[in-house]
Amino acid sequence: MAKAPVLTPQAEDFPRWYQDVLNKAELADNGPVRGTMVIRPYGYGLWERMQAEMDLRIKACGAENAYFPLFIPESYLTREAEHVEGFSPELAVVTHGGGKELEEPIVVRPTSETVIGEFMGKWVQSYRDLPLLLNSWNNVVRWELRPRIFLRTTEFLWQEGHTAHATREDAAAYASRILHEAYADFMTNVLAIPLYLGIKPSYDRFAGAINTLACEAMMRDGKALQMGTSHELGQNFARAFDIQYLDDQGQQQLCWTTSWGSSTRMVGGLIMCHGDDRGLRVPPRLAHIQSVVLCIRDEEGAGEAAARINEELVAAGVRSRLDAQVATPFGRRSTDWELKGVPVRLEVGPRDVAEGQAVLVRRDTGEKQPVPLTDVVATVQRVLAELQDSLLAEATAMRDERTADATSIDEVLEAAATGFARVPWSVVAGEDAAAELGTKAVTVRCIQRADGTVPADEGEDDLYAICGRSY
RNA sequence: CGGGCUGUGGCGCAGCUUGGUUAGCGCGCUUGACUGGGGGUCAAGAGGUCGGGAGUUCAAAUCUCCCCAGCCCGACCA
Repeated sequence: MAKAPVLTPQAEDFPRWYQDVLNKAELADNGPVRGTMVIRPYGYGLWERMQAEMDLRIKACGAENAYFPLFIPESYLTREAEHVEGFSPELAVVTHGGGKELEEPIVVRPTSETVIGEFMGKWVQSYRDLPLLLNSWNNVVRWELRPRIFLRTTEFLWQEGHTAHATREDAAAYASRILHEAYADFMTNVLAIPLYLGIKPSYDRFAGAINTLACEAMMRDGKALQMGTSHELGQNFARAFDIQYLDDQGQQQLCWTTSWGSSTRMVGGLIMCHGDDRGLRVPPRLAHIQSVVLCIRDEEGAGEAAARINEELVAAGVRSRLDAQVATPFGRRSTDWELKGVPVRLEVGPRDVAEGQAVLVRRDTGEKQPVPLTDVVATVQRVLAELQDSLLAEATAMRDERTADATSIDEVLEAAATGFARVPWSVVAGEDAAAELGTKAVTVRCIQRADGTVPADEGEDDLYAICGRSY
């Protein structure tokens, strides 16, 4: 019985391969409107876990969840000049409501700085109200020219955080705290995706920001994906929305605000970073199904043994599921679970029951090992922990191997053809250099210090730019 | 908006260059039997305005013209 090749994640086929994983692993379909997306239950399970883990970290940073409207008066957007300019080409605008043309068009939020700014202005009166730390899980619409499922959909699901602070230093520290303690921690330790952290070049900031911090990850084809951003908005939005406070000297002061976001794009990043030619590989800490107990045939006590093993795993806190669909051939079921990336599979058949064991299969390596029935729970827990670490180690090794040091624009272009280039910032600073890199679709992904930490601004000495092609 | 490409059963494709009986293949689907430790096997079936329109011809999936839709690359971007 020959095994058919399932997927081939080679560079030139990468978009196709990505789409195949999405389809075959039952993650998402394209929506009815171009650029929209339907997330299937399995894909949503992954997203829910991402949301839960991210939400924990955001709350640990002190922010609280709130809810704001989908509709924004067009006039709000126009209050911050750079913000409108940046977003107006991609707005969806509602011109009619209740069967009548509206006096003022309403935009569907592309992001919520403006509405939230409006309410922060009402809520903040005194220095005692600061910092005001808000987060919102919602969906936003940006009419992008080239949508791509999970990575850049017209409508997308994300969290956006918005905070107001008394001083520039507080705001900057908080934007950085979110980048490190929420985003980088989650992406590195849960998604097992290693990151380059840094600031964006000034010409590539969020519309209306005075500084943009970013997490950049490398996908298996060597291209970059921006996994999350955190912005210092200075006093731009505070001025536009009158977010002021009375300080302890009785003086009116303008607040300093931040905003930060991460989206369902992370699901795309997960696929493109950890996927292999058998489908998705989900890191155990993320997986909503960490192990599946696959009953091969319901004979000679195998069905009962499989159910019992599953119960033991669940009781021990493992997110485990029983697959007793014995009417479906074994090969089909094992392949399906592999496509979906379930980290550990336990095969239980009559032969195993006779020998008092189960066969444990690791998704990352495909390695199979017999495990005594008495030892299943402990072994699964150990393997899950190992697998989490080895996915991160593998992704980190790939990224490092494909990140080359460069000293000139030519060297950057050469390195970026297959991965990233790390080059002194002075070599690629400025828009002229950016234009030259752009001829080969290469961009500065982020700017960091020599030791990889995040600089305060691009004027510091001894900075390096991470350059690459991106999604 | 530029540059390329593709439209053929539910899905993926071949056939088109060089027009020729009844348009094929894989997957999926239906029924039955056998199976079952890696997308099983065998048998029997269902399923098609060949994107649309016009033209050339004895004859068009195939050639010509027009239209429509979608995809990819670039510009925009979480």
